[in-house]
Amino acid sequence: MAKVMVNQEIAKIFREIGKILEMKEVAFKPQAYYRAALAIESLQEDLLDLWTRGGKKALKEIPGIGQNLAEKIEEFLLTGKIKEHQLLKKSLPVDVVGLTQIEGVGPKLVKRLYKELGIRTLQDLEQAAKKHLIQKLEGFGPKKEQNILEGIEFLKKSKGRVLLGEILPTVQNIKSKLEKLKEVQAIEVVGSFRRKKETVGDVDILVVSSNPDKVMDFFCNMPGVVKVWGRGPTKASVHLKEGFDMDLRVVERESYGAALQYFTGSKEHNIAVRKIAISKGFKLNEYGLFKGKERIAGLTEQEIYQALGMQVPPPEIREDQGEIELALKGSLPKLIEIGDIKGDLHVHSNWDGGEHSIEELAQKAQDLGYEYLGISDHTKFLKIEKGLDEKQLTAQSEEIKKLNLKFKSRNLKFRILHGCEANILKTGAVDISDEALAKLDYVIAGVHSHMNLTEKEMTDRIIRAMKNPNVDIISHPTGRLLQRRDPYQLDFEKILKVARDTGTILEINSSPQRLDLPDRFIKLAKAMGVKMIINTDTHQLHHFSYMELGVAQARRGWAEKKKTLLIPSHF
DNA sequence: GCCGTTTTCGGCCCGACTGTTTTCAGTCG
Repeated sequence: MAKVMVNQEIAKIFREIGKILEMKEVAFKPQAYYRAALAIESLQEDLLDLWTRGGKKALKEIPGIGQNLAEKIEEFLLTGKIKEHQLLKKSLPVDVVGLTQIEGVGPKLVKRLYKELGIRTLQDLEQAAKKHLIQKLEGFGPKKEQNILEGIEFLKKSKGRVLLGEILPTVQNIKSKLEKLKEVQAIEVVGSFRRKKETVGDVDILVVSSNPDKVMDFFCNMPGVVKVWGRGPTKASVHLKEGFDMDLRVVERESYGAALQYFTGSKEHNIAVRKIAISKGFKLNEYGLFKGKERIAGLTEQEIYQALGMQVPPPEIREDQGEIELALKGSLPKLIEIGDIKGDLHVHSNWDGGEHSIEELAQKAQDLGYEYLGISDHTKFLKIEKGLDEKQLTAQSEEIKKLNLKFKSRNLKFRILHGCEANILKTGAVDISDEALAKLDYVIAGVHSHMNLTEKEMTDRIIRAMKNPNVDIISHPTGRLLQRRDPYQLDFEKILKVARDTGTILEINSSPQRLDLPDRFIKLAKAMGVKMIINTDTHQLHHFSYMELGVAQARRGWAEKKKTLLIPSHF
């Protein structure tokens, strides 16, 4: 992980340079810097490695990096800084990245605030706004000042993004309410929500309506709306009590597909698609695909991509990370779907202090149409979770046997598998005897302690666990907790190589706070032929529904049912 | 600053909304 940090640092600097250049009203360069920052962030390889291997020439192979930026990267790798960046910062010593996080504040505004009021930081701005200094500036007014204050509050409270899993129920609820209005002919949630990113900035809803005004009224007055940011004839924007923003857009029927395509994004995907449109003599916007003034597609997404000679990429992979080229060739992968899932192997019962009996969990699994359920309670090291020892595992095994006999006598095509989630101790040993593990149907092992080891220690620790012949699956492999904890320091490529060689399966943990593996690691694992499995880590019955998030996560990592994922069935 | 089956120069995605104006710049997605 430490390795990738260099890439993030350089990306951050490029982004800041872009912002400062925007403040200076330099044309086009900012976009070039932003594009380079994005490319560097999504790079699989460490820039230092790349440069060591191939020098500036290799750096220039990265799309968006030319002579000039390659030199700047080289300068950073050699000296730890970029001179031009420091000069720019000196000329405008302002926290432009922080300030522009506020809704409605961009680089131009930051520049004026600095020149006229000496504002450099978020704190400066908050104080100035509270003293009503902002509204006295020419071209500003009380509303702008109020919006800035509210924007700062929101920023403090939410840190910008919310977890997909946390807002999912609210969004689905609002969607179904809107759907029921007779004025609504079509509706879809778009943006990063439709692409199923693990965190979402704000939620965009798209609607076709016979009476936009009525729908806007309903939307802006829904219970749960605490602030209306703005409302026009085709767009309204509100802040919800759950702590995130929601935008509603109304479009004409004949533009619905174009709007779907446009507002689903990502921005990078759209830019690439629009360039294809231009190269074929079309113009693409949110209203349709046009040849001159004639609209030749727009009713459906399918129609638009088809007119461009492309397959429709699933929303989850619209990131301009290779899907464009494959869609043009007609060879997009067939991604895993929720219907492919036959069971769940990471589920905790009341044996380790969870909420539900094995029988209750089995019933729920059958209701979901699963063919199997794996019980994987914690083992003894995790005393706080009432981890099971060898003796308790044997007793649990008896109970599971009884239940399975019952299912068999009823001719059910369903079976409980007996596993556990053992702890990988600091040394890499697991906390329960090999004899006990060998008796189980399968074994998950995971790190639940000593998370701050060095990269080498942590990598060696997990590798040792993977080499244990009883260990089948590694749970939540990077250990990240979204918005709370960074991944462990890990040499992940090394982990992947050992996983491939030992046949160890890596878990895609569906828990909303984890979604671990991250998408780019899923893609990497797929490329290396490492097996993965999607589990929910269920502790309560409703957690089973997290499978939807796990599948979405897998799809964003391009996982296919065949080749990449382990989907056991018919035991 | 990048990039090239129109180009090594001259383009670079494009439209809506807000706040303040009274025709528009800035911001956003």
